Amino acid sequence: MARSQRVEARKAPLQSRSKQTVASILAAAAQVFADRGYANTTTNHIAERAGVSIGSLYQYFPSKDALLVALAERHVEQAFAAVLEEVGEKRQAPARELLRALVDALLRAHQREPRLHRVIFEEAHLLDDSFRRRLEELDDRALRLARGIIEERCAELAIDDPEMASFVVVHVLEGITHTTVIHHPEMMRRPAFREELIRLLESYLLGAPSKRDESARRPGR
Amino acid sequence: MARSQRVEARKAPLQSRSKQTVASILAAAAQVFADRGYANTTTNHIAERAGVSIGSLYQYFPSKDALLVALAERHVEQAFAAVLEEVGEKRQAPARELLRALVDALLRAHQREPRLHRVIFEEAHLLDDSFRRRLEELDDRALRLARGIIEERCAELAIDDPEMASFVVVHVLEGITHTTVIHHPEMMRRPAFREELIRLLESYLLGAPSKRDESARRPGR
DNA sequence: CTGATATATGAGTAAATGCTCACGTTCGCA
DNA sequence: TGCGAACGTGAGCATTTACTCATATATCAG
Repeated sequence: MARSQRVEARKAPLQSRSKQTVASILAAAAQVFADRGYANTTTNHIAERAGVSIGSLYQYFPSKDALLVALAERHVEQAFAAVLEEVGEKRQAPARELLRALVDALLRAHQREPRLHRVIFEEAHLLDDSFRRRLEELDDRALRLARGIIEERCAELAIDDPEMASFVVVHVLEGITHTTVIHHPEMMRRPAFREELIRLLESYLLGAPSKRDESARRPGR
Repeated sequence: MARSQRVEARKAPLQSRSKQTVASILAAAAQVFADRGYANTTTNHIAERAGVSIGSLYQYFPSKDALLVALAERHVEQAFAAVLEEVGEKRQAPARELLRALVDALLRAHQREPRLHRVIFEEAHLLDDSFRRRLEELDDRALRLARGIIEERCAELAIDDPEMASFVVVHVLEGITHTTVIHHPEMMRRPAFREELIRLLESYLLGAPSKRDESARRPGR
């Protein structure tokens, strides 16, 4: 009925022994969740795989939810940071290059732990509010970042509503990436897929199609 | 641990009395699932809302899953049929018109029962295999339909890989529609959103941007 | 009217599993 | 060497809830 409320760690590991325990538990949780899905995973199972007792597990993670939240937080934080860094580096680069870096970083981030990623987002709706709010916050930051970039470059873009355009760009990328990771993981590895996403956004944002080998015809701006 | 296996109706309603009972149960289930989410809904709750006893519910639906599957089947069947019909009607129309009809139909289909839609797709991964296979089958049909249309018109399109293009079109639409229904439902009602999706696909497929009022400048190809 | 069948009831049960807690062990430190 | 705190243990409890079944009532055919 009610979702479990406790999500913060109950106790912080101080000695190196317990740090190792916590690390084992997290690693085991990542494996078991990815292997069996959230519903089919029991906390006893995770403890067993980690080689610790169920009691130790509950000393550091007050609930089953907390385990997935901890993994999820780490996962999305890493992914977002990776994308931010790539985009930051190319912030001043030509639009095509920036776009390419963005798509690249996104696809790479989603390829790191695809099975865990799947579980996290399949169960995201039943994780605690604070995590859901964190996701929304990241979404907002992504939207503002996209909007900022689009506004900076509105002269060279075929866009007249930056708010709408950033919504479309962010959620098209997010949406197709999730769907593809979860339902067509083999597609993630195909370079042609990456190229096609870039082409999609290029033609939308720049207004000019970049049919193969035409990219030299009208370089930059 | 194990997912419940029984999903087919246990008994078919014969008399009109029981048909009414089944209808009440389905209506109540749709309401309660939409209101409280899957996990927070109990079968007793549904029976109560339907005004029937829990025993009656289990006479026609062998499990809680079966209820959501029944609703989900009806929902996706209706939505897919609606889109198919619209697209079928415009199959010979100009590409722009066809595209517009497609996006329109999709958005309309997703606006019918957005809260139920959300629950269905949040829980889809834990519904029984036969339903998941049904979803995959619909996905396949959508892909083949898109590919067929793209191949028919490849002369007027800026596409050289119809398989990849149909993948991108289908899953971009699916992805952003789901994300938007679930996380930004207010956006679904904004006409500008629909227009922007059409613009996105137009520039991708037709290669020519249709900035406002420029559509007459460079008609066709 | 009368048996047969379909339908309705809801208190109770069974099973699953997240989690506790009383007790044992190891570590840091003086 | 000893003490207190951190850490580890796992049998079993408490709770939740999907689901059953013995019993009662309604419908219908003949």
